[in-house]
Amino acid sequence: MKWSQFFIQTLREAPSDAEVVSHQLMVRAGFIRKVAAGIYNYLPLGLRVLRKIEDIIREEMNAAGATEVLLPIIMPRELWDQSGRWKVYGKELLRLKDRHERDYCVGPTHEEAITSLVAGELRSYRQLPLNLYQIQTKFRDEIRPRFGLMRGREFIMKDAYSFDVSEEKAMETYRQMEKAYRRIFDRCGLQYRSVEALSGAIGGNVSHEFQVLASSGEDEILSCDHCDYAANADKAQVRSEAQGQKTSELLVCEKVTTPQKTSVEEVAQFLNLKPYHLVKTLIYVLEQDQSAVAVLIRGDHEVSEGKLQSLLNGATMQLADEKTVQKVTGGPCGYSGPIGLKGISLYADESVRSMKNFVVGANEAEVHWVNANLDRDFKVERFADLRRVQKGDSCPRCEKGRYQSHRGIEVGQVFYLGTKYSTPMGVRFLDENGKEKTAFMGCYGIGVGRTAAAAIEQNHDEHGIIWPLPMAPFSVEILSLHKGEDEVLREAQKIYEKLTEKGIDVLIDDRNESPGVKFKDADLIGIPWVIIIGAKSLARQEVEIKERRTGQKQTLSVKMVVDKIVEVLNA
RNA sequence: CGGGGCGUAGCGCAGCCUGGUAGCGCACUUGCUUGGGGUGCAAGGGGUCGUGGGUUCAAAUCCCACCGCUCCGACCA
Repeated sequence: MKWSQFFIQTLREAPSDAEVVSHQLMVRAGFIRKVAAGIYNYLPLGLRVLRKIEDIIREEMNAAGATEVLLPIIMPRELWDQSGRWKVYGKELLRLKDRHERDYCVGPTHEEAITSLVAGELRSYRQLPLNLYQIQTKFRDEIRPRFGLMRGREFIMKDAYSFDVSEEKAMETYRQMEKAYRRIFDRCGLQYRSVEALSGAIGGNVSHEFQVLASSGEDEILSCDHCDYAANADKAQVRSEAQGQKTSELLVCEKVTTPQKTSVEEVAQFLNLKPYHLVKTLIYVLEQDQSAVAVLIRGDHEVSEGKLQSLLNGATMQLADEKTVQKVTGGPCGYSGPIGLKGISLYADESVRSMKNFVVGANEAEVHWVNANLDRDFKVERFADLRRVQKGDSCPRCEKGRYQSHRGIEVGQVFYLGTKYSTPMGVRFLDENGKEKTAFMGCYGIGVGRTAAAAIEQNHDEHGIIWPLPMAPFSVEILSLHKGEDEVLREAQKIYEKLTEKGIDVLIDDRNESPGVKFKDADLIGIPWVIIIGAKSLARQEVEIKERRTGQKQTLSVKMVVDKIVEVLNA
């Protein structure tokens, strides 16, 4: 490709709204341009990167036995009513009406569409296993889109959906997909970790995320420093350590005045106790029907909203505001407690189960109960692991390990779904005994644009992007340092043609620009290998090749350069 | 949703406080110049000053409303 024909617009300065390097560099180097918050144009260079990533994904998905389809962007409400997610999904689901006032949504994910398609066609176990995928534009109306392609509203995603005859077979497929994902990200040349994860609004109970390690990552991932357990901080399991019981005897529960003491710290200090003698009561409001739930957790712990979401079957929720707290508990913020709470579900973290004689709010201003006890004073509807683990906490899987914290960019996630969608949407078939069965599903996503962004976060320097070869828009850039129509340009074009004939993606900078401009732009757009052709060296029948990543240059004879490039690209 | 900031040429910004009809750098056009790390010089083109309303002889500038963008926060009771 000739630069002069390719529509590459580079910028000296990054737009002021670009915060993270991948965003700044993608804009500066002319890969993307913003259209609206979280919505971008992909320019030719950007598109080529997306296509490279997509090609790798296609090859590995096909190799793993999946088949490509293309599902609609816009879907009718009925589809989402069948799965129940029209109500559950929340504001991220962009809803719209057609001219007949019928409800539609823009697909944030396609379980409904695929399940409905397969439900209509599946008759026999002979048609299984089935694994269908697509690479499609999705839309999620994020609260706060930012970081360019890393958290856009419109984005390109590869999503795959598998159907199997049994849970065992489905788990086999799941593991196979997990392997395919490893191959994909290995091939992309990224440093990543596969970590255990929650399934959020998608549902299901087994899930792994593929996290590209980068300090700018939005997710916290915790890994054991001793064994190979690693998980998203939202999901990371807890090793229970009972503490805080001075005595097992149940003491008399009584009210105490705690003037102006609303935080755990303040109350603990005031009562001369440790934070772990307290139990916090958090009121959450479900987005779907605005109903409230109360969550109990030990004073020194924090709630994992991800774990809570799993407990609530994927429903999205938010911490209640002051007004709601007042309405639900009868008392102001800071004094909520489980005793006497009526009309709402009461959940508690496992660590509360073993606590005795603890402190809780009394649902009235400036009053707490001391020596509160489970069952005697109030009843918990359900105990669950609801605590957010922190760096330094003990690993639940091995004896010695402690959690280390890293930042990660989630580029892919695999889910085992079971029959969550196949049951309500009627994905059934007859087994070899003629008995009707429901298919077991899995689903598997990869953010294509986000993978590109993550690659830049991990591979750049002060001059620009350093693309890993497999996803680079071009493998080689030829810098022709010519003046006008001279011998340098002609020689550069010859080399360009030879490389192109060999099927190599080559970009030739044939502009009438000064050398400095070309060097700067080459570093910015980050093509892995650069061939530099100038008048002086050409007079000696020599050219230079330079590796973007290391900056190392070597001088070669004009005759050898094509072979050398082929060699380094295959290395 | 709450709070802050911003909205002036394609991009980055100044001008606003103290009203008098818009400027700088980059980019772009033309000419010359230069030619291995964003060459230099000169001459140009380009702006409903986010939108609407108000105050005023006069508004980018002051006031009000709205819209958009952006950052932070989103409550641990």
